[in-house]
Amino acid sequence: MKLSTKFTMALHLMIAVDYFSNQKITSDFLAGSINTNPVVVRRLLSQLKAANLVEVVRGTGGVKITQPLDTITFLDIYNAVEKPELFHFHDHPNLECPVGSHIHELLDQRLADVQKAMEDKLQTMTLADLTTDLSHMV
Amino acid sequence: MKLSTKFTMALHLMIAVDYFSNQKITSDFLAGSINTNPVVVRRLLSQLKAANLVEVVRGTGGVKITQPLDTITFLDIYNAVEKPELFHFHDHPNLECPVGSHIHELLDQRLADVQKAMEDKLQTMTLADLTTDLSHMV
DNA sequence: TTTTGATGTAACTATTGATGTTACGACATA
DNA sequence: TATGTCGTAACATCAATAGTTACATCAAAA
Repeated sequence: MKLSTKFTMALHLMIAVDYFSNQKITSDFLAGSINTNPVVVRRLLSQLKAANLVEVVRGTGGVKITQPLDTITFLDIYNAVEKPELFHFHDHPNLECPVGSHIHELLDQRLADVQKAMEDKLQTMTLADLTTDLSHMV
Repeated sequence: MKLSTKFTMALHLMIAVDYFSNQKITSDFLAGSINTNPVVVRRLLSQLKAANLVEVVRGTGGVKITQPLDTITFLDIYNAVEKPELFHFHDHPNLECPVGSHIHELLDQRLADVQKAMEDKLQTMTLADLTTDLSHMV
């Protein structure tokens, strides 16, 4: 099973908000760039707002990024829109079985370490890296 | 969105196959340890078999691991049962938009690097690590 | 040869989460 | 007050997982 598209959509959103920061940015406008429904955008913005990454102006519309781009990492975006646990344990191992009764003890820390490796890598990448690259492309 | 439980179930399977290797191991027996349906086990074994990690004896039953435990990594198990791509890109970014038209160029390599970091970590862990730990627990 | 017990797999159901959509109240400004 | 926007509920749709039943196939023992 793959992760959801929320992470890449959220990254797309943030880049677009920065790129078009000289104009007023509405959820309709952003939906046009991602090619999705404005409500999907609003839900993502709502999560990014809860993570203190953006401010959304109610009523008149408009989105602003609240922190310097080089301090916003991929991990910040990821955590804002995805579940905290990457791996999904099967629910009811048989505790009567010597393997089933120790399976969590065997795996939990290792799975956490793998997730940590992914998170560490996500943390090395910032939105500033993207906007720098983009400025050389357009 | 979390990954599926197939990965942890597959790890559970492999450990159990090793732990009970002195007896004949059926999908019914393994299903009892994981607490799931035998068909779920057979489907997982089928994928592990396709990855050359186990042999399953048809007709009379029985499962054997085909390689030394210290050469079978978490990554081998992961690749046997999960999709090759971890991240899931949103389908149709607007190519008329300067952000939409460059979003893949901006993200593809970076997402691949993150996945690589996860895979590298998965590759440092082997089934032998688990059986060694388990032998100290029971 | 027949019986037994197992695998392989198709087909179906149920559940979950993501994604898309409509609708509408709340809000800020002109 | 009118307009355009956000926030969010409600619902529809879709895809994948996970579970289940059923049955053909197979290998070995009786």
